[in-house]
Amino acid sequence: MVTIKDVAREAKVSVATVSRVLNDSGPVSEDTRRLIHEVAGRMRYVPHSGARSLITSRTDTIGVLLPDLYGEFFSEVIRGMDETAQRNGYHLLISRSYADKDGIETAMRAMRGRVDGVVTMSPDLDAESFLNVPSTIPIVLLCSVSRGNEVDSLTIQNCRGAREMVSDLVGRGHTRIAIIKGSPRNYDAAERLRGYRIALREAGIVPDADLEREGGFTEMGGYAATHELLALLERPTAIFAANDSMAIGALSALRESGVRVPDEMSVAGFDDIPLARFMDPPLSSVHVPIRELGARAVEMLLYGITHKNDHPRRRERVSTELVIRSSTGGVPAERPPPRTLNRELIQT
Amino acid sequence: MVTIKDVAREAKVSVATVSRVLNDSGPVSEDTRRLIHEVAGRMRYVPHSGARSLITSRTDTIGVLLPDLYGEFFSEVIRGMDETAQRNGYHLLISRSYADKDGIETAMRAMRGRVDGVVTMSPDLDAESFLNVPSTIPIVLLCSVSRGNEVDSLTIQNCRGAREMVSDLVGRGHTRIAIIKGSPRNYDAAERLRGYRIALREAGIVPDADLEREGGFTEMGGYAATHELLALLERPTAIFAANDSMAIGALSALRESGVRVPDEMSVAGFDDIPLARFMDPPLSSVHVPIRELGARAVEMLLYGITHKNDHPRRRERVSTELVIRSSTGGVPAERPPPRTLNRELIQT
DNA sequence: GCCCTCTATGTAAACGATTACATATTTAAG
DNA sequence: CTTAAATATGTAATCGTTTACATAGAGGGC
Repeated sequence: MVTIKDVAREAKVSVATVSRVLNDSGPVSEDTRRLIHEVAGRMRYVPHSGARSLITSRTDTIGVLLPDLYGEFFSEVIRGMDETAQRNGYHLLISRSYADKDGIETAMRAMRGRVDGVVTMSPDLDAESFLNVPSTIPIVLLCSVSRGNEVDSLTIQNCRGAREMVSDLVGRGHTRIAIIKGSPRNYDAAERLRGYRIALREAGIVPDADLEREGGFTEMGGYAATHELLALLERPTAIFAANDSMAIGALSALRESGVRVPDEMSVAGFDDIPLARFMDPPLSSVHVPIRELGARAVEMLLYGITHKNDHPRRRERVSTELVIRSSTGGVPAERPPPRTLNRELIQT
Repeated sequence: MVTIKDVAREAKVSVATVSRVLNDSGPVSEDTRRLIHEVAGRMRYVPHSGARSLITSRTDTIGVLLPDLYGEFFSEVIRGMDETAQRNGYHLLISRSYADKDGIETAMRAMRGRVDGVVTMSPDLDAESFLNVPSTIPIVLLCSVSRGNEVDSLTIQNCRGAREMVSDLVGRGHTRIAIIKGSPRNYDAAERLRGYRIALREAGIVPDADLEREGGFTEMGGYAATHELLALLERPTAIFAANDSMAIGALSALRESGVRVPDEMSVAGFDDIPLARFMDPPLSSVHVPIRELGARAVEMLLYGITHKNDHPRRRERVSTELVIRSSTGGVPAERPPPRTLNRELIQT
């Protein structure tokens, strides 16, 4: 491998001069500058990043810690991060970790010394105690609970978004609105559930535990939860899924059971992944600017890095937007006769 | 930051001994070993990876170069890579790049010195000349054309998979089978198209240029292409989309036009992303083990790394599997009357 | 007691960059 | 013409590891 010494020898200058040219630091005559650029290019010289980071104690790399994250959300968030990172001359070191405290701690250790800062996405509520602790290295918490003022954090307007969607359903006349929740230990899931409940309360509707089902943020989970809801004596007239994957699973289950959407059942999701508009029917959802979420997280981290982690901590929230397509509609005109029938049958 | 010297001082030994303990190299008495582990742990010592890589000339990092890749394919492939990398003590440095020659070259340069090897996914056919060149650093080409024997490569059994799917459609009686292609400059797309044509030829069906539409691998592209196909005088009875995203777009377009699937039109995709089974109707597709694809690519790369890139090059191919769900069926019983009608109308 | 072989440990030289400081050269000011 | 300031370049210390080599003590066989 060709080193800075080789370049210096070839150009008949000292290594210091080469370094100055390549980093634009200190004064160098125009002639030598050109010469060195030419030689370095010809020899395909690339500085050894390890050596550089040893002396400068910077790595030009930012770490990204992600939980087991599926589907489009994952790719979009990374895309946003990579764009911003690259634009600022940074690389992305990505690592999946278990969502729990230990997993994050291990992954964090493995990254120490390799990165200038870390964006951590650990929606697991149990990790809170560990996360909200001051760190020597800049950290941005993404979509994670953060109560203290020790760490920068960026979250989605989960609660407000959910509340708006559910209120919209209420506005269409629905009163029996079910939710397919995510894991109770998941931050986003918890916030979306909170928004759902607030909206109901605002409308004077008493929450019904039967209408709150868990779907684990997967299509399969949404599918199963929907079948449970359909088996209820008093079916809901609308289903709010805490993310689009579960909403898609719900649509699939409803179709299977011959329940028409939105005529007999409204369905809404959360995230507004690109696919949402291509569902049958096109899915109403709460739009989240996923890519910007990633981009902004990196921006915040870079700010922390350039200020040597000695800056007032920020807590930001990206806003969501209601997107009504055709999967949500009014409440079914007449109460479906089978319901009473069922009840009688069972009570017999 | 605490260095190896600090640990040595604290444990009252030399840095060499500390290094030996931490790397399990050379003989150390059991007592000192325990002592040093205890001290290092207590002081939260983490070796400086830059310094280490300077002397060992290894980085324990592998680079991943990806084109603008959307959706679930992206996340799954990365997941597979990360799993295998972590299991072998490696990190993942991920970078998106433009698919063209220049983009890859730039990204490759930026990674040099930071990684021990690179997995490059550059399906762009134009990049071939650049890619199939011997490199000092181990490289695995993923889903990219590779003609020479200079580089390891791993691809999907595109042609065979496509051929099987189209043959299956033929077996169901279809003769007018359309394809929604990807970009003509994309390797996977080209191979799938080839498989489609081979299957037709095998069945004695003459290819019809009207039935080959381009969809750019996106939902929107599939949607648009399908509308074009529906506008044809002689509609196809089946559509084979070169990936699932386009198939989903196709389903959406068909629904919009009131064409029932599979009664009036069969639709098949490629990739078998997790979502496919939740479509309406559940999508027949060619299953690709995406995660394994990523895992295997990393395995091949690690082999190259441990053998100092001095090993016989391999060209591997992961096999696909036909998954028939309910979006593909027999050919419509009677020729739909409107078709003749249309023709007469226009010929008038 | 002598010599050889092990085992345990320490010393110091790399690795490839950056940069403070020193030095040489040029330019400008008086 | 002298001298100060500015410019261009070189020298060498430094960053935190690993590791070849040196050293020292402990056993063992004779």
